[in-house]
Amino acid sequence: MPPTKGSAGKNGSKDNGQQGVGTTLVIVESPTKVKTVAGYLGRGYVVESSIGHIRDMPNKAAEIPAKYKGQAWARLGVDVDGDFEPLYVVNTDKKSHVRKLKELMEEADQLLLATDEDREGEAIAWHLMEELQPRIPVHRMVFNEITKDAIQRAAHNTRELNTRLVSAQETRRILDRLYGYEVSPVLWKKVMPKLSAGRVQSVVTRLVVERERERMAFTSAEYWDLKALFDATEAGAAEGTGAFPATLVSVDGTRVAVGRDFTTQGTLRSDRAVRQLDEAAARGLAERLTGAGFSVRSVERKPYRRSPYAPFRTTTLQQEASRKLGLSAKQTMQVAQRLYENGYITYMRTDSTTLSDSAVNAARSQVRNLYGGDYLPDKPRVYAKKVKNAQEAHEAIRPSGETFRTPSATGLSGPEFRLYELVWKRTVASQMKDAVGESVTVRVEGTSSDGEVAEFSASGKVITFHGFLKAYVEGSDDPAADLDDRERRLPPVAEGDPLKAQNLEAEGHSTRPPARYTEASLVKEMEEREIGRPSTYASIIGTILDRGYVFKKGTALVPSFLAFAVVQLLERHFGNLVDYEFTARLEGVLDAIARGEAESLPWLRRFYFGGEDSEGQRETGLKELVSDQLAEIDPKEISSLPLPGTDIVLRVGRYGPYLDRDGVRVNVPEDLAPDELTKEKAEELFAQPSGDRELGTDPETGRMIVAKTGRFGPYVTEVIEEPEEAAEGGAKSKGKKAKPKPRTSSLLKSMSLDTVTLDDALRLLSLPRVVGQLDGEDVTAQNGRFGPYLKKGTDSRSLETEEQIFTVTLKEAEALFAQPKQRGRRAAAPPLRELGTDPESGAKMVVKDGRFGPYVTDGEVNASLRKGDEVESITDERAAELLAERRAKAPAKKKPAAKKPAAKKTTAKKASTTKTAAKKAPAKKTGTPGSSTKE
DNA sequence: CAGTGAGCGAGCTTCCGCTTGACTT
Repeated sequence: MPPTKGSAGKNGSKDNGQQGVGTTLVIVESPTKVKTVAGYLGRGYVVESSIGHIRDMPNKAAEIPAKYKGQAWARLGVDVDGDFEPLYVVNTDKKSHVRKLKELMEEADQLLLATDEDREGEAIAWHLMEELQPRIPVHRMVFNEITKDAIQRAAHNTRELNTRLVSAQETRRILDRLYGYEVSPVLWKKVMPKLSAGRVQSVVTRLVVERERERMAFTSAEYWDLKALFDATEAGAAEGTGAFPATLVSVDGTRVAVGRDFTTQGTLRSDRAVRQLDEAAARGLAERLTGAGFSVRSVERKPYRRSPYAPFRTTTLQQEASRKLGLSAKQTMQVAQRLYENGYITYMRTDSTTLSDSAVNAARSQVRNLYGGDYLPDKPRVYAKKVKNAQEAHEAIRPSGETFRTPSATGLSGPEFRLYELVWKRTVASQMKDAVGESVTVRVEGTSSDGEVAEFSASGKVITFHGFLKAYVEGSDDPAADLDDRERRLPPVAEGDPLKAQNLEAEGHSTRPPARYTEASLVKEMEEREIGRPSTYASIIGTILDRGYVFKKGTALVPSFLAFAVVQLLERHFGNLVDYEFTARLEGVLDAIARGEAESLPWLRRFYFGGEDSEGQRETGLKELVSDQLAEIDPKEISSLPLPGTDIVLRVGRYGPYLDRDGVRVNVPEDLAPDELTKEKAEELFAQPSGDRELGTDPETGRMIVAKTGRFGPYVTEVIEEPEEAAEGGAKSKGKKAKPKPRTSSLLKSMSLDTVTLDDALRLLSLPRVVGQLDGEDVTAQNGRFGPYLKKGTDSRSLETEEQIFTVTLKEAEALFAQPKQRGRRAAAPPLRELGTDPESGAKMVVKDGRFGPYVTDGEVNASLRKGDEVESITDERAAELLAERRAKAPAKKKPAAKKPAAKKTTAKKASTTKTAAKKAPAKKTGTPGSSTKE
């Protein structure tokens, strides 16, 4: 416990005296810290939080300030041609909060930025400076522990902002934006709209896909062994240890093959001198050993010792909550958040396993009280930091306070109770003694009726002192390993003791492919590979689930075929970006920037525009990859996954995955795991009835008429049999007679797939109907993309109703063609609202309703209303603004003279950009020498 | 993934990391 001096009130006034100022505004990152910190600082301090970041690049077009809208880089939010200057806007949900901070600052004489001491925290502090523009003294306040002493010390030992750390954060942010906002559109164009790519999510998706690929490439091997149950010895029976099981390990001195002796291809590893038993061999041996005498050949004892696990950090908490409580990463974080907010546990987004001194004391006193002094190590246990790039801005996750509440004393219930209990147990256990005991391996030998010497092995474990296991046993992803901490007693036997086999059985096993990731194991993998941060592990998994890259099957994460296509595209065309080392290398660069040993700009330039890497190799920049090289990405090839050993190709279409064999296509169920798509499964899918509804045969042609669902909705078509006799009658019909195209027709709106009749279908298939002749040309009636219409040569007229296709007379048709084409269109709807005149064009503005919703027009330019704009309430100013934006966006294609002021604005802007660019280039002295064009 | 015949206001999707409410169900 830190020493405290004086009362809080006194301290407050003393501080004021020392500082010589009135009020100090302290801004921390999290609102939950405000009260505590304020309490420790006392009077003279006002404490408020930033609630995380307050500014960022614009998320979407609506957030881009109008004055940047016309810029080519506005979409990115980074001026890539202007030294990667980012454009920052206050997040929409933070506007009112920033206003509040500004007001508080007006009242203050000093500002202390007390955000977390890590890369992001330093950046938040810098953004606060930029946004608040303080004219009062500003200092950076940092603390790692929320205790009175630490807080008060921090308030008096401030430092200045570390701009290098800020630069490292900004580099990270810009890279992520460029990656995400440049590569995602490639996926929209080549695979499907609304998909996404990013430094973290794409690599994580690739991990899941690669695991599935391993499973698909895996071939299982079968192997057998024997399981024997040996009778209890007399001594064992007296002690209460019954019969014990043992497994066959060798025959005539040659080890029997087990799972790890096999390759992923199901063959024995060449370097193993083992014998693989098949079923017949195992059963035969079991028979020949029945009734044989056995004896103990050796007893080997080894000391056993196990140390407790480190206190929880975000990933380990998520893993254990998943294994033991069945909570998803997201659920765990939600429950933990509630526990944190209500003061039960410390902060839950951390990569540190460190406990504060007071927490260690609390844990130790609880060990003493609950388990006794025997369980308490002499010295507190210290856990080394496990994560390489841990930023250590927080403590480990533990019960809060200077004395821990036992779970039953909290009054919690449900998942809150169970998660708190988990945290509490783990924290207390981390300060307990090792578990110690003894492990025993007994070898038993017997000779078969054929003289084969079979050796069995049994192992047991006796724990003589439970230590931390009294409080906590970690869960496991592998159920077999779960037993590791459990005891298994063997009867007391000695070398040479005779034993009798009660039972002998042959057991078959097969090797299994690597397991799929679960949320817990994926989070673990992400942490080990340094991909993502504690605050994002759960949301990244949420993203790949949302995008349809991954779906859940029980707790397993299964990649979709879509994920295979996307990963395939990224691997082939953006290989560097999905390299597992990419993020780790980035971290190295960012650290160097933070230490002042590297610069951000050259690095970003090479990433985006390309350049030479450290070995002088030309590296293609991201910009070129997503523009000039875009045409090299063949969407068909990217979405194709050949099924090995067949001529079947799986393709990822806009409507989901399907199989294609020489143009014959069949849907693949969305929830079919890729590793289940075997050759057999594919054949089964092809053989499945297509779900078409047979309506009957056409009396004229004898062909079956079917109703199906297609790309454009329900339709009917005729089935044309393969010309089977083509081969026999080859001489007559030339063999290769082309199969005639089947007639098709969409159902009318009044029909449905379930109720359509053969008559309906025949009527539809008889289209187009020849209505008669006009001007020497056939007039036909039919249904089309835009509804029913009449056609005469190249001229056409729309019909009012679908029924008219069958009823319209030549006379009516003649009348329609006599009228101009526009007649068929609806008369222009009256404006929804009339507005004032547009200051630029001088024309009257009106709001109209269009295909894409309401829009404003001055007769020349049209602009859709945006989210937040209402037809009823939109003002003339807003309407004019929308029109101006629209003009700025699409450079006039037919009316250059029509927009004088706009033109002036654009040229002025352009001139200024070029000027700064020209000014900067020579000053940098980098681009000038022609060194980059080295061959 | 079936196949045809106009001319029309498109605009938006997307990244990673910090943090909580304010919403709805």
